[in-house]
Amino acid sequence: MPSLSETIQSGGLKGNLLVTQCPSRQILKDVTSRWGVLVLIALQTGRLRFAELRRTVGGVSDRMLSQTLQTLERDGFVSRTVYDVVPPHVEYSLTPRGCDVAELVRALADWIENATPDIMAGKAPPPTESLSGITSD
Amino acid sequence: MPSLSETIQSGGLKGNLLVTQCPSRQILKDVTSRWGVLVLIALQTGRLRFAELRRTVGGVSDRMLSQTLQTLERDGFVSRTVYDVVPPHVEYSLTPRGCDVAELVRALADWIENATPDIMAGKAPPPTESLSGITSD
DNA sequence: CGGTATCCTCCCAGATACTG
DNA sequence: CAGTATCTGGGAGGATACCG
Repeated sequence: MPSLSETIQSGGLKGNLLVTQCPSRQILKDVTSRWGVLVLIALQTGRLRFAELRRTVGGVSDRMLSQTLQTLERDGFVSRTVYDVVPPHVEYSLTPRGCDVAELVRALADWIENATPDIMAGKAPPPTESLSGITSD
Repeated sequence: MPSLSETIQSGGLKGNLLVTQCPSRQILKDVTSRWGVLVLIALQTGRLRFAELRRTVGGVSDRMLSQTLQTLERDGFVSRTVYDVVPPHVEYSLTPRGCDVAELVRALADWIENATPDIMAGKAPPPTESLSGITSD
């Protein structure tokens, strides 16, 4: 069997992420972070200011929003535009790269939102009917 | 403008996740968790035993793998099959629901793996824009 | 308004040890 | 082989205060 290192050498690998040292894991972490996902989705609607973003993404704190935005900006997903005016004005928007990844994140989020009712139903056995005597797990 | 509550009422919402109390956030968390993503991807290749899974997903500990599998099983993404034989034998596989979500996760992971070189290379490849009088960091 | 800095807390997750 | 139990450190993340 061609072991992992060989597989990697071959170039066509898809399992790189499964390797501990893979740098993609950090990007994955940034994108799938608690607030990263939600910020990407929020910014899909267009350019937003800091306060708008904070209001849009429910539950996020100033610190976490700032931190998340910095990370996403470093990764080239988000663009930060500062208008040098008396009342500070900053806008955040998705870069082309950000748009791409946001669509994939969005697809996942949409699927989950759609599936959540079913999933929750399964977790909390509804009083549907009698599973007499059957104990799964 | 229709505020958030109205948007939610309208039924066609896509921003439910942006609301703090949305139960989908928990599922999202389960799916996008550090090891959840990798386990889903690993199981796309087929049924795997505990030890195989541990070897496939680089860096995961027994505890984390077990915990992740339990969560994914509770959410109905993973199916656990126990063969009652002398040397214990347990196999994990994706449920239909798990296959669906795994494909989306995989799409995201693939995109990230592909984009990682660019991201790592220059943390600002596509110059966003330079508007006069605007200071973009 | 749009942040940063500091502090503090809690949970994630790793290491270790033990069990059926 | 396939886990679970326990302990513990570090990092995620909240609260507060302050600055341009």
